[in-house]
Amino acid sequence: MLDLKLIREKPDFVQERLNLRNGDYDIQPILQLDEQWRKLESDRSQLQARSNEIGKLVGQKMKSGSKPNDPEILALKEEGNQIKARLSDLEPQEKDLKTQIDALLLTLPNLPHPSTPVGKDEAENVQVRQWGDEYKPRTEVLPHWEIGEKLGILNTERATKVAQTRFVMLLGAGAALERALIQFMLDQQIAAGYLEVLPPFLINTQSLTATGQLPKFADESFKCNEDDLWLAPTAEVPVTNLYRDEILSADQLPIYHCAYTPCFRREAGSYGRDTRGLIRLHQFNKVELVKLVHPSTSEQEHQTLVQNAEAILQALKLPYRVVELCTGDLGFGAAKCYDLEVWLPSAGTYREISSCSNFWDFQARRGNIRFKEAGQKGTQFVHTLNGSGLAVGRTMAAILENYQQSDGTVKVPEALQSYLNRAVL
RNA sequence: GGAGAGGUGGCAGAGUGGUUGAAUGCGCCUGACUCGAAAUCAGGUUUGGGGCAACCCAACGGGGGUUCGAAUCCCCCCCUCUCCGCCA
Repeated sequence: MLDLKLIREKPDFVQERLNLRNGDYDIQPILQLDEQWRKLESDRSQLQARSNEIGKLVGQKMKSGSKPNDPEILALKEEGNQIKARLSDLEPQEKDLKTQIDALLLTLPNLPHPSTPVGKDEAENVQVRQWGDEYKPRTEVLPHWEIGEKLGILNTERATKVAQTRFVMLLGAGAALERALIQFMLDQQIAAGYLEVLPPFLINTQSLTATGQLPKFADESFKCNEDDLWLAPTAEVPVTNLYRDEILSADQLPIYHCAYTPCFRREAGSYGRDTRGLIRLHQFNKVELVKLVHPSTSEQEHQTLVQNAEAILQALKLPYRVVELCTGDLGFGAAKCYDLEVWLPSAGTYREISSCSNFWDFQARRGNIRFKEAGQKGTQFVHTLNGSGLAVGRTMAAILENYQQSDGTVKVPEALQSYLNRAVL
C-alpha cells in the first residue's frame, strides 16, 4: 500500500512513477475523496470535542451535588443530544469515504524503485549476468516431460485422471528427486542463515491482502468458500504474515526465513501456454526465502537474497542468467526485482526459476508490520523481501534436460547424489 | 459437534457508567549514585489520524445499540483457551 500522505503531498511524483508500470493507474479519485474526507474529519472531530466536553461537565456537576433535572443539566443534555444528531449524520459519511479511499489504495501497485530500469515490458528487462555456459549440453536433448515419462518417474495422464490438467504425478526416483531437492535447498538456505518455517498452506483473506495477492488477483488463487481460506499460492504469504500486526524491536531485525511449501495457482488466463511438463502447474513445490529488514539495509539485503538463490543453481551446476525486471514488467507489490532464469536446452531458452523482489514498505503497510528503535518515539515499517530458493519443479525440469546423457539416462547432480543414494536416474 | 472460560498498552495483568488512554509489575529510555557495570532511587515510556501550530479526535477483539457520558450495560459476529465427543 502506498502512503496516503505521500500521494497527498507529492501527487505528481506518485502519478509519474505509476505511469512507468504496465497498466493504467490514476490517483485523482483518491485525491478527491481524500480532500472530502479531511474536511469531514475536522468538522466531525470538532463536534466530538464539544460533545466530550459536555460529558465531562455533566459528570463534574453531578459529583458536586447537582440533581439530574437541574435546568443547567437539562440544557447540557439537550445540547448533547443535538450534537449527537449531527454526528449521526456526519459519521457514516466519513466512514464511507474512508472505506472508499482504503479500497482504492489497495488496488494501487507499488512505486518502482529509482534504480529500476525504465521499460514497457519483458523485452526491456536488463540482463545482469550469466553463469554456467560451460555446463550447457552440446547435443540435442529430449524435453523433460518426455525423458521423465520414458524413465517412468513422471506421469501426467494419470495425474490428470486423479485431478485435472496442469497436475503431475512423480513416481519412484522422480518422487525421491523432488524430495531430495527440497531437502537440499532447505539445508543450503539454513546454512546461509535462514530459519526454517513450515507454515499453514491454507491462509485467510487478510494475509493475502497484506502481501498484495488480494484484492486484485483473486482469480489466481484457489479458494475454500466455506471458510475464508485460500490455498497458498506461495510461501511468501504465510511467512511474511507471521509478523502481521506486530511491532518488532529493531534488534530483532533482520529476520530471515526459508520455507518449503506446495504452491497452488489457478493459472487463469494462461490457457494453452506451457501445457506440457513441469513448467506451469496448478500445484508445485517451492522453497521460499523471506526477509524482514531495517529499511536502511534493504538494498544490500536484496543483493544477498539473490546470491542465496543463485547459490543453489551454482551448486547444481545449472546454467542460468540474472535479469533485472524493468518498470513495465515489475510485479504488483515489488519496487525492484531480479529474476533468475535457468537454461532449458530442449526449448533453447532461459526460463524463470526464481523471482527475487524487494517490496520496500509496501507489504509492511498493508500488513501493519512495524518495528521500534530502542529509545526512539514512534514506529517505522519494516522492508520485506522474498525470492524463490528455488522453484522445485522447474529445477527438476532443468536437471532432467541439462543432465541428460547420450544413453537415455539422466545423471544426478553431484550435490544431490548423497541425498538420493544414486548417481544416475 | 456439545459444555464452559476468556479477548485490555511491547509483554503480563487490574479495572463493571463520570476529568480512565487506562492501576500495578516486567521491559525500555533519561538522570542520580559508580572508575565502569550490576543493584538501588527519581522521572519518563501506547498507537493511529487531522491541523502550519496551539491543539483536537479515535482506539480496551469486530460491528450495532442504550446514555449528556461506555473498557464498564444490551444485541449480533469473530477469534482464542479448557473439558467432552469424533478423527489423521
